[in-house]
Amino acid sequence: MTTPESSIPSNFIRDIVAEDLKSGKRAQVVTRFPPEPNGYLHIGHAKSIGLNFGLAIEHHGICHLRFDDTNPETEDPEYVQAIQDDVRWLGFDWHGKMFFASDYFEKLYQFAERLIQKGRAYVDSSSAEDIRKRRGTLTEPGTDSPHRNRSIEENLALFRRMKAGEFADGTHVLRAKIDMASPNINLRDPVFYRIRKATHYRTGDAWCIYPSYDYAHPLSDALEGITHSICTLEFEDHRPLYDWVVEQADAPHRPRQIEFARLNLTNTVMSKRKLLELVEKNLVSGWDDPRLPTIKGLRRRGYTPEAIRAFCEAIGVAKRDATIEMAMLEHFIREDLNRRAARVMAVLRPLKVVIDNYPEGQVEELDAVNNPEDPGAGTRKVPFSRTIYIEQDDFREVPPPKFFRLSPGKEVRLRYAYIVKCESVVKNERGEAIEVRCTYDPETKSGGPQAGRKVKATIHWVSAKHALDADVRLYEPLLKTDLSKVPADHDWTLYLNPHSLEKLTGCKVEPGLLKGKIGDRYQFERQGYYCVDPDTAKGLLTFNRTVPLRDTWAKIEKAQQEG
RNA sequence: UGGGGGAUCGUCUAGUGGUAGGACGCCGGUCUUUGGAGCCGGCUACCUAGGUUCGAAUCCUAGUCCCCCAGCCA
Repeated sequence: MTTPESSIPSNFIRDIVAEDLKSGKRAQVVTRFPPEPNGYLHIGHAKSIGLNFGLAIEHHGICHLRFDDTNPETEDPEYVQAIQDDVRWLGFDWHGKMFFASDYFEKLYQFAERLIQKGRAYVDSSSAEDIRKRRGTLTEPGTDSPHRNRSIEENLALFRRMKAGEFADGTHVLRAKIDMASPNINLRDPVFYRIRKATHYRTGDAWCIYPSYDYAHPLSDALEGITHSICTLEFEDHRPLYDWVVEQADAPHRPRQIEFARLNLTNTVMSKRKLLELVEKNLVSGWDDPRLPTIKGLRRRGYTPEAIRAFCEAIGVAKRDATIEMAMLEHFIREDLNRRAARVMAVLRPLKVVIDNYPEGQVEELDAVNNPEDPGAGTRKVPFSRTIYIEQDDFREVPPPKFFRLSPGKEVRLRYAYIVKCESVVKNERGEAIEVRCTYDPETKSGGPQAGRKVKATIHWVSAKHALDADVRLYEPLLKTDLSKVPADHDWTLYLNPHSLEKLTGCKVEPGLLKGKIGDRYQFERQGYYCVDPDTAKGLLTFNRTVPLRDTWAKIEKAQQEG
């Protein structure tokens, strides 16, 4: 599946980049994907990764992977590793250009001294509380700090002592000297350095002062020669500050910041805070819980990188806030898996069927097509015998209108096998069907003389004595509502869908699945796409439902119920 | 309220003065040994009100609504 570059829809950022190249403003394209290693990547990041790496690929440039690790208190090497894995799994290559903001700490420090020397930064010894009070409000200007006019010498001395570890956390900060009355709050002398006597996962205890995002990010970009620094909308009013930092620090290079709208999906959560909350409160099984929109979750769920990339291209890039329907994501995984997933028969909720006129003890090996979309995938043998399992849903003692499957006196085709007719139903004391008695027509075997006889439905089945037991996990949306409609003071976890995970046991699958390896993806015919879960290693074949097949009957049934 | 952004089918997204297009979704048909896939057809969209113009989603004016910003987080 190679999508020609030209078929990817254009967007305003691609246009800007192309124009910068055409006008000669830029000689090449250097972008970057700058995650903070304090959480796992999710599909929203995939959109950004696709954009940044895609731009680089399109123009034969390069996209750096840079860890924005300027906050020692939240970052962890576990995340650094996971992020690299995910970016690679998505199919992107940073060609050795992996960087860390923490590697720039010394240079960043030198730039800060320069700022002080130029009179553009000062040490403020106010408390965090006082700084907040003097910042003003959205409608009122802030007021100058009493330390704002310290001499350059005093600032430099103080800053050096901050660095030397002479002061306690929170006692001093380095601030830009811009304009406390600016209508843009980000320009009211933003904090560039704070004291944090914390051990950084990479620099250890070498530093006790750490740069803030607003200071470190533009300079990291400049240091790396980034041409287009792409970020999300909430940084739009940081752009004047970004430009200020690059200019005042006399940085060797001027990147251009461009903002786009982040991805939102219906019925799920995308914020790091909420994802972390789900994991920490054990509301999900971990970062790779298949219900999560994390890359690791989607991967375990059975999503392919190709489908995720195709989705990210299809949704486009713009500046308006947007929430994409989950159905869109599901479309792309179905489209991909339809082409590549091998078909197998699996009965999730088994109902025993005995074919009375089929010889006891006889077993036939029937030919089954592995993938009708891919003739090269070949065929396989599937065992058939007198006792089989079919899906409970495929039998109704009292069939509703338009129900074409098995019911007393009616015929259906067993896929790749025979046409069978329901003769009687065996029920338990509660009146539930526990077994169905059928007869078969030997002439109707696939490939046989009456194979062409038309019946209204074909259902899947597995031979009882050959079937393998399996667990199957079905997933539904994580959330019942869209959180945008939930008041901020409500506990959002109350809106979690209690049925987001359904575990089925005692499922019966065809014997060929014994060779299924963890991660293998299949289409369970007539049902959906499933993949082998890592828990299979514990001894029992376990599947995750990636996405169900589109189901016309379910719609008919729903419509009938709604009258 | 100050500042920064944004409003086009149900949901995304094109279009930048000349027939409002595409994708998802939905509805119908066709085909089918997957009620899958495919194929064919259809679906009350330019935030509002004025204005400029032969002609406006695009330009102008005035509104309305939505999002972001008052961390020593990113």
